[in-house]
Amino acid sequence: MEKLRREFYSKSALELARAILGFNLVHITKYGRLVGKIVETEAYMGEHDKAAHSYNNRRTKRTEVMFGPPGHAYVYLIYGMYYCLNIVAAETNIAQAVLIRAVEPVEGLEKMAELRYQKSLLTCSKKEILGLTNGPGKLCQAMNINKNNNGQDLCGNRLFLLKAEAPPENDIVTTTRININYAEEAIYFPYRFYINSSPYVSVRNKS
DNA sequence: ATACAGATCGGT
DNA sequence: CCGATCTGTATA
Repeated sequence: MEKLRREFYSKSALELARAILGFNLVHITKYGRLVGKIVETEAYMGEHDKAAHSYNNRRTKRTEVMFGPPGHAYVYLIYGMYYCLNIVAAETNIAQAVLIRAVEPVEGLEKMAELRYQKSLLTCSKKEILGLTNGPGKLCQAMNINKNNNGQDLCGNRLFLLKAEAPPENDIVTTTRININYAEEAIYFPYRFYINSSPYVSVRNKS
């Protein structure tokens, strides 16, 4: 499947979050080619979204990349320990992004196990294998994504998305976002999407 | 210069 | 539920 062009990223974060479910995230690293299938995303809509770092068009050194052209990586450190990967959406001066919350490991599992647990995949339990990439901080650790990737152009050849077949409509769950309890009315916005049949979804809705 | 909260994770 | 751990951001 082909690499996404910048034009594909030039849509609202809400549309983009939904559109990239099932696509492959590829990172070419010194450890080799690491690939994960995107199974969970959240849209952050910028100016009018209290959950977004770019709420009210707050423009700082950190949020700057979101004000730039779409198809770039916004990577930030959270809780002093973990990185989160976002895909910049929309257009220049519209600060929207899509948080990648979970992927299914596709290629480079051995390297991912080393990066996550400093041990061989062969010695990993089933639970540990599921824990490889089922969260935004975990997938960044497994795929060696960190502050060095901040601002990286996804139309380059190191970090990019590959198109794939979209999951069936009835396998996609639309729900509210995780851990944004400070965001007042935005808490209830249905901006989170996941592939229900994937075992790598980070947090599942009740029944 | 200082204070403080956070788009997480793992262990209890 | 709690603590780890530290940067970004706001306030002064």
